[in-house]
Amino acid sequence: MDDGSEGPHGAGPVLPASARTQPPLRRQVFDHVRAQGRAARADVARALGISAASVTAITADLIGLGLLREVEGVSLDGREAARGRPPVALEIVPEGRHVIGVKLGDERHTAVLADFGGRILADAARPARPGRRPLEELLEEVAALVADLRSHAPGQEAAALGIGLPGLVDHRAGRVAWSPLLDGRDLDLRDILAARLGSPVQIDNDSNLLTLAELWFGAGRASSDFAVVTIEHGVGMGLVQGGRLFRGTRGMGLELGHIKVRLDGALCRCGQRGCLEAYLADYALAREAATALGRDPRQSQSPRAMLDTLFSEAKAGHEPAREIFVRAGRYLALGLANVVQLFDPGLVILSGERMRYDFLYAEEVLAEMQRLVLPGGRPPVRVEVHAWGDLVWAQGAAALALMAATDEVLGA
Amino acid sequence: MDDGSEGPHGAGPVLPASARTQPPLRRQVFDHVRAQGRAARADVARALGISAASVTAITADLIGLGLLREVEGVSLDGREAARGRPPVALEIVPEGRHVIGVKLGDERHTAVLADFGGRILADAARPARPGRRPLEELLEEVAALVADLRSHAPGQEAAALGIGLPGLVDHRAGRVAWSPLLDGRDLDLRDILAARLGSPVQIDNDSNLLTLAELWFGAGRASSDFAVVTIEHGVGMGLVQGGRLFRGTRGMGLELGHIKVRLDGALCRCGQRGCLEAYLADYALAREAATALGRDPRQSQSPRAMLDTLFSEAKAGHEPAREIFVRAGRYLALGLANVVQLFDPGLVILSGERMRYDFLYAEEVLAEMQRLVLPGGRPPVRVEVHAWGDLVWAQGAAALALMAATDEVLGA
DNA sequence: GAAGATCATTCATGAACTGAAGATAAGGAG
DNA sequence: CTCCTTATCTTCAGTTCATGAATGATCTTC
Repeated sequence: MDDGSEGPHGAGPVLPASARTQPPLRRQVFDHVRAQGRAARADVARALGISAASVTAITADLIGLGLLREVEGVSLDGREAARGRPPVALEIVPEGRHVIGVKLGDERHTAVLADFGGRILADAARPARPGRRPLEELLEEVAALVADLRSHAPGQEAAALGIGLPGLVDHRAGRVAWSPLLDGRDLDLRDILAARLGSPVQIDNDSNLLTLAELWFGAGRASSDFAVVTIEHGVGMGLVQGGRLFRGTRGMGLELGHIKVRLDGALCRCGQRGCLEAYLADYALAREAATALGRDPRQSQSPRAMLDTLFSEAKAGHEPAREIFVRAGRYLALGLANVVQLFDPGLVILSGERMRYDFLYAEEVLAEMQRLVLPGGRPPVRVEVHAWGDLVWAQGAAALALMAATDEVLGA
Repeated sequence: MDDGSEGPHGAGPVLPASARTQPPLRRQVFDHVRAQGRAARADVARALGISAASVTAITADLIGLGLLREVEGVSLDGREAARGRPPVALEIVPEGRHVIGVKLGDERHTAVLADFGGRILADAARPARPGRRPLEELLEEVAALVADLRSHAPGQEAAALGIGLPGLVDHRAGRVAWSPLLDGRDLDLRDILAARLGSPVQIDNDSNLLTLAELWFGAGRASSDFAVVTIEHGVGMGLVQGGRLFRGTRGMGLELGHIKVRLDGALCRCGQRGCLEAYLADYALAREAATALGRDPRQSQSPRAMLDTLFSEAKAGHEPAREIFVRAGRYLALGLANVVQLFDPGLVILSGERMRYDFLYAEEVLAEMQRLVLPGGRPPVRVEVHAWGDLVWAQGAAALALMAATDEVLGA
């Protein structure tokens, strides 16, 4: 440590340039109106702590640009019978820009077309095959999906595309370090896709997609600090802090599925032992199912079918089957407790498509999680289970694209 | 999830007001000069991306306020033989303000007096007894320590005090939820101390103190993203992201010592089982030492002496003793791997006073940690061991006070 | 219909920052 | 030594951005 014994020493953090700029007020006004859906000028002024005069000027500008518009004869909700001059609601001009969000998955790919206000206009889906494939093949699949979507809503050019996929994705660099869908490593997928599709592209990890979906369309409306945990093929998480998505300091991180919960523990598909995923994910349950159900492992069903069988057996009281879910539940409690211990979010959202195995989300699991957390004089963490549909992920991808498109129009 | 099927729906995060303001330029200039130790106006302009004209105006202002001054006849380093007009170095006027940083500990309390530039002018220490005590007693101890310091450097009024202590501390609220040094719970220690000492006070968790010390005086000079892990009585950590200290979303969090690394594992002093601390901290090693060394547990030495014995035995080749350190090392590797997996820092610093048991920091431990981390196409995380002295914690507390004092003079 | 309330606009003003031009202080070439 | 080049620093007028105060608009209430 510099003890200052000689020469000029310097003290205090060296902030990177990115931490020193704030979005221009025009951008803040626009974002606020979009976040609220509709807002009067006076609301904006109060919410952003700026003068009414500024709001008038800025909104006039945005209206002139065709990005905002006044809404006739609409009463803003959450307001008592007005006493004075009625407010004039403003809203985003939805046709200002359109964006496409794409989620690439193990079983299917989905996509949505959204307007500039974040409303979903159309969606599309294509079955996909699990496993890794050459880059070219995946590009074809994305192009076909986007073409489907464009045929549903003709004449809408997408100002930006957001694309999410499982694996290790560096959003900032636009690179996929590794994905269960892709052959190869360290692919510059963002630029390759942008060249192929002719639109700006943003890519991200699928857990971040789901978290963005919550931030833009779900829990984020009420809370600006929360964690999202998903359990599917793998175990993922995302974190929102102060209304912003937390990305690891090097653009990755939050690999909850691969935190170690036991020395020399169960084998994970990543090749290591003791990962949380190895006790919780689809394949982890499925490989125990054969033993528990006394099946011949050689003539195995698909993992999915196996799990369904296991689940119904457990429901019916089959003890070994039940035990599998109980243990998985305890590990889930442990993983959630670790998340709370480290990030201290006010709210934890359990989300994802596979909410069927509700053993995992039983009262006892959540109770055990609370027991595993130091009390610390704060209210216990809230836990919500969000069993959204398939399209949510693509909506999160659309949010990614919306951010990029808005950056482009109004500056970061 | 809002599917936008009716009415205005709204999309996008609702940012809290705190996320929307940036520090005024005067503050940025001041902070930059302090961070650099010395800097010419032209350097500041380049670094902050503002015009030279602004820097001249702002520095003239700050010089007028007595906060900055020009340094005569000093060549700035990192610059070749000058071609043009030589730059004029600026520096913080150290006498502008003085602050005191205090670290309260199990065995002793330490304190430093620092000038406004962050240079340490004096220090003081007092032995302390471990264990919890009434609030009044701790207040007395702090007051006595501060009095010692003031007597060393008379005539220096402290513009702010930073105080750190172990336990669950909510910096923002200024409240101590629980501390191993204090009877009771949920004490508004910040305000109580401020009233008692007659100066503004900031309080924080001691792990954050150490992290701040690194940020202000150590690793932060070169890196704006890193994690700090300490192993002492407990296991703590701190995180810096983009040059800013990460505090959990509710002001706590980062309780690395109490993440669970094993279901139904070893008993932790927090009363739960399977905490990382229960495999790594002083007391965890000490309680196995008695068994390993074949001592009668009833006539036990102090934990500290016990550990020293254990360590020398292990060094001498005593296998059970060695085994204790080996296992602790493996758990350390696991804990570090989890930190990397979740936060993805570019640099991990192992710090704290107890770096003696170097078994824990052996090559093998760090190698095992790297093995436990998903590769992910990024360079492996760097690990540094910083065996700073006792005063570092108090320096971190001084940094806390410096921030507060600077806020007060120049605005947040 | 007058009073009161709330929202929106206009306009002069002020603060913050900038660009351009010039002043200053060195080294280097002739 | 003089002049040119280079880089730092300063000056100053101008732009941009946001504000406060005054005004107008449009509703409810009495």
